[in-house]
Amino acid sequence: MLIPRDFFARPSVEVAPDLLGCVLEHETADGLVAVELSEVEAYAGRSDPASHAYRGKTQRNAVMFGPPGHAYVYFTYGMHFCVNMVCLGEQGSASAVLLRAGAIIAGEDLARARRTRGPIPEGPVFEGRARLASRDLARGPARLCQALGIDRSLDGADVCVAGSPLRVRAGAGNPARSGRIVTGPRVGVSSAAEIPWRFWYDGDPTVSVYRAHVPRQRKLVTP
DNA sequence: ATGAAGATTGCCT
DNA sequence: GGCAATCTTCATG
Repeated sequence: MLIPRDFFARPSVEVAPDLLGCVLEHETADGLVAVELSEVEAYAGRSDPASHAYRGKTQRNAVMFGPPGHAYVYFTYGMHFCVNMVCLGEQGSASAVLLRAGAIIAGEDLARARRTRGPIPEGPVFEGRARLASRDLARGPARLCQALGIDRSLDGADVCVAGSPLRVRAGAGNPARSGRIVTGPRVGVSSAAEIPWRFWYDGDPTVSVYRAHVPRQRKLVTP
C-alpha cells in the first residue's frame, strides 16, 4: 500500500518515472485529498545547476540532504509552494523529484474549494466566473500544492509512514491513466535546460503546459 | 543591509 | 504571447 522507503533510496532520475501513477495524499481536519501523479521532474544535487541543492546545504533545502522518503516543500514567487520527494543523495549531495501535476482522485470538492477564491461555483458558470475544470485542479506544481493544502509546515514530512498526514501509496493501476511515459526538458529552469528530466504520461489532460524559462525584466530605475 | 532572481500562475491584449 | 503579483532566499554581478 504505502511506498517503502527503499523506493526513494535511488537516484531521482530513476525514481521519477516510477512515481507516475502513484498517489500522494494529504489528510487534514478538513478531509482527505489524493492526487494520482501524471507529471514529475528529477533534480540531482551538487552536479545539477538547476537543483536547489547545487550550491550546497542551506536552511531552505536542508531536507534534501536528509534521508529519502521525506517531503521537501519550498516557497517561491512570493505566493506559491512546490513539493518534492527526497531521493538518494550521493555523498553529501542531494536529489529529489518535483511533483508537477496529477489527477485528483479523492476529495475533489475540498480541492476545488482550496483552488477557488470566494464561494464555490455550483453550475458551469457562477457570477461570471467559470467553474474550475477537474483536470486543472492539480495541473502544475503550485496548483497541486494548493489543491492538497501543502505548505512549508509539511517540509520534512515522512511520506513512508501510515501515521503521517502526507503519504505516498501505489496507484490502482488505472489503465486509462497509465499511458506511455515520455520525457523532455524541465519546465521553467534557467540552467541545464537541455537535460530531459521531465517525465509525464503522453496525452494525459492533467499534464501542465510547457513553458520555457523567461528571465524577468529587472525593475526600472527611476531618475 | 540590500538587491536580484525565482523548479509559477492568472489575467490582460 | 506578455506581464504583474508578491516575498523568501541567497549572495553581495
